[in-house]
Amino acid sequence: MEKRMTKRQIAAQETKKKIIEAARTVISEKSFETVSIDDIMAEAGLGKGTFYTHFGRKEDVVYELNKTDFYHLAEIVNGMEDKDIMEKLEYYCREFMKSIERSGIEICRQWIKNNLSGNTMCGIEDKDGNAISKYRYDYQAMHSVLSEAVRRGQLIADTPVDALSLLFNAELYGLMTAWCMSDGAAVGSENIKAFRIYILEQSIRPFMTK
Amino acid sequence: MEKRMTKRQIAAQETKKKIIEAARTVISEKSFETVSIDDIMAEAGLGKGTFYTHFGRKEDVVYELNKTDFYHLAEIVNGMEDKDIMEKLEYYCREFMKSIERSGIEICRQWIKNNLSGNTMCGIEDKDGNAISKYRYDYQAMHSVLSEAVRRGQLIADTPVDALSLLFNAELYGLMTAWCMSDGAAVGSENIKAFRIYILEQSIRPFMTK
Amino acid sequence: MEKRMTKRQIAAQETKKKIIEAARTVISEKSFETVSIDDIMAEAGLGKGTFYTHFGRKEDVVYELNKTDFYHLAEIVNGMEDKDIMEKLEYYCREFMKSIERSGIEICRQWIKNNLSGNTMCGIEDKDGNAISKYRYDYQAMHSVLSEAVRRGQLIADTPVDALSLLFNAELYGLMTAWCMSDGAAVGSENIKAFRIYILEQSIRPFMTK
Amino acid sequence: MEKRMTKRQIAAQETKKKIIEAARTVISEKSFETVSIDDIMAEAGLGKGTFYTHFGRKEDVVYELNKTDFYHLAEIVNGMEDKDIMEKLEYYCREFMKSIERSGIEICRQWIKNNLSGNTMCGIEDKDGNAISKYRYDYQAMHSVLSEAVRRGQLIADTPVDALSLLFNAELYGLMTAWCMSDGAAVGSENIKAFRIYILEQSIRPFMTK
DNA sequence: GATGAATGAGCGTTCATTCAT
DNA sequence: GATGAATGAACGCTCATTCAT
Repeated sequence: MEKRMTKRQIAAQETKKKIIEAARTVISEKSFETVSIDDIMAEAGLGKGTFYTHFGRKEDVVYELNKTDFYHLAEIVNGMEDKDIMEKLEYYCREFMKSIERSGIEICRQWIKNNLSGNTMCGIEDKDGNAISKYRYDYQAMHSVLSEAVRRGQLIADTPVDALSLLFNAELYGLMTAWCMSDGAAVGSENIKAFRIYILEQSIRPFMTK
Repeated sequence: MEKRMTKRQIAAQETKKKIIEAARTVISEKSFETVSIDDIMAEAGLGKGTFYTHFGRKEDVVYELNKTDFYHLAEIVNGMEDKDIMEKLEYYCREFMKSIERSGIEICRQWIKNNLSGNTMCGIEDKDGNAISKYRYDYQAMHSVLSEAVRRGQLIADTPVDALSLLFNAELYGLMTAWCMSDGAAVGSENIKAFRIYILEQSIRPFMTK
Repeated sequence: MEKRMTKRQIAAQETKKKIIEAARTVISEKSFETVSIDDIMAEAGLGKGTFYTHFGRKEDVVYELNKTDFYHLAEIVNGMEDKDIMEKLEYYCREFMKSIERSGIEICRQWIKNNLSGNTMCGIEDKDGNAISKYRYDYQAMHSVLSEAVRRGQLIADTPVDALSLLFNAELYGLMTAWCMSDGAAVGSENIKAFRIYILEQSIRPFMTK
Repeated sequence: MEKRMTKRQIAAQETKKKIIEAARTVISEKSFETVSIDDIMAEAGLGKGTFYTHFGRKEDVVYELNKTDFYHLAEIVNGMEDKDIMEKLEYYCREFMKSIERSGIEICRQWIKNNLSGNTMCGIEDKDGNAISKYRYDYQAMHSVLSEAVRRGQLIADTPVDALSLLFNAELYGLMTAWCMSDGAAVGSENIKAFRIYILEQSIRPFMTK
């Protein structure tokens, strides 16, 4: 259907994309509330009025904002046939922290600020087609890793998957927050090693089948 | 030093308190960005201009907001002669979460936002008289609880106090963040029980002297 | 001259008419100031830009707006060979009010608002080919009824036609305005009877030839 | 009560007046819709924001605009002990038109537009304390003049006061409307003379006691 | 110290108008 | 001739901040 687009429609779609990317940039640097349409459109190099050619209200751009690809870490981890649960969990946690650190401490701060309110949707839908928040997404990702391990017999059936998912995910969020609050001193990915040794291994061992 | 205050100064202090409490109320109901000085002062029953007698800028009231609620949890915990380390830790964590929840989810969000930058000082000084951030303060508080346990022989000398302090504190920060991001669904204080059973006990046991 | 139009020109003329009718519709519902080009062209089912193919500026459409057929009440009345002047006047006034009431109170309000400014032309030209306002048109209509009566000898030559035309027409305008302002309570057409008995007859009698 | 105003309150009241007068000026020159807050406040020599210190919305200034000019004409007329009914009526009508013309044609247009809907109250209450529309007020004023004349024996008891009040008042409204629609050509107050001679005298004479 | 009127920069939004297609 | 995306000036309105009282 995109094939039948006229040149003008393609150009318009391009313009819309430009606005979305500009919005992503400036909202990362500041925040939705403190960013103005002027800021977005100046970044996009377009006239202020053009925003309203593509969006009805300021808020509407946010919905589009996160419609981009998430790093499907959970899928990757669950696809690791030959690894045991400890390795999987450590890999997941390490990559989670790395991907955060890659984006830089300032973007991370913005990300936390923007997601602190639960009604900020991440652009991904759950199995029932409902929009979910990034927190919910991350919780479900961790949950799927543990559930998968139960399903594969790596963890016993009685493993408190809900509680552990929440706790492990919270630890990641906490390390991320600590990283920001310590101005980078408490490097998240470096603490993953300690997390594995002192927490992950101790907490998981009671539920391992072998 | 407060003894030598004139009546006028006392009245002014009273006014300032009134403003802080009004700010807490309205910011709890809305959010810092969407609340106006008008809103705060109307709630306080005071004139708009009075705000600027006590605060330089709108943001400054937030600083005071958090200052009020400080709780010398570590001191209380360290003063518990008859408790073992597990009880102390659980008590510390539970009270930490409770005090956060008491202030309300919106204040908590504000608090996180304001402290995400490491140069936000919490108004408390360390032993050397230097201003420290809340994150630093909380880390040191957790650290002092564990150190004290080592000193008293409740934990072995080789206990990785630094790493555990960071990890445990991060868990608390993560639960706090999860609380905000889930719009209150992931109640922090309720998860403290799971934290104790699945994480604290498993992580601490290897270092307990008996 | 319209005979030599190409198909394209005919289609364009059709488009222009469509715009004018759409403008009439939406301006009746709202008002010129509050109606946008978007509103007009959406009603017309045409693209926004097309407006400027046919009109230089927004205001230009108003000129065309009323270039449609008026109810030539005056001509009808003047064609009544067998009626006396009182009957003619009452007929004119009654039909005038009826035609207004037929369009509904809201349209009437819009009509007044739109014509309150004297530069709103009604689309009709006077004998010298000048565009005239609806007020001017109505005044001239009333004037022609009275003049005709003078010409036919129904009224004396010294009848103050100008003054009476203005006064009688003003009464009609006043009843119309009163109808709107009283939310329909002061029904115009019902008051025409009183107008005839208490005003028309008394005012005209001194000038009747018999 | 105005005596107990502080200097600041007086200054504020002065500012409000300045805004109202500036609004009157610029609205007279343009029209309410085409005049901006900027225009008004530039004319007033005040900051734009100050408008909102005194008025909630742009429209609110119009309410004050009309409020200022009210004229208890009926009371004055009814207090004229020594005048006959014709003189009273003419005086009433003439002053009515004059007071309208004093405010300017654009204000008059605004006034008509604003009162075209019957639920616009004029800020005056009737004898029972109910808010009434300007149309109702004017009708009652005319009614009281005629009733008073009946009461004093200047008019016979059978005088159709209701009908005449409505008709005379409508004539005034019609002259007012004609004034606006003719861009000031049909000067209301000048037509009052004709109104007296050709309409008032003829209509009233049958009901005069002598 | 308390006040609230005054302020102007800035907001989100509208819309007449232009112009490449 | 018809189109609709792009534009920017202008709008009504908000609000943190100032300051004379």
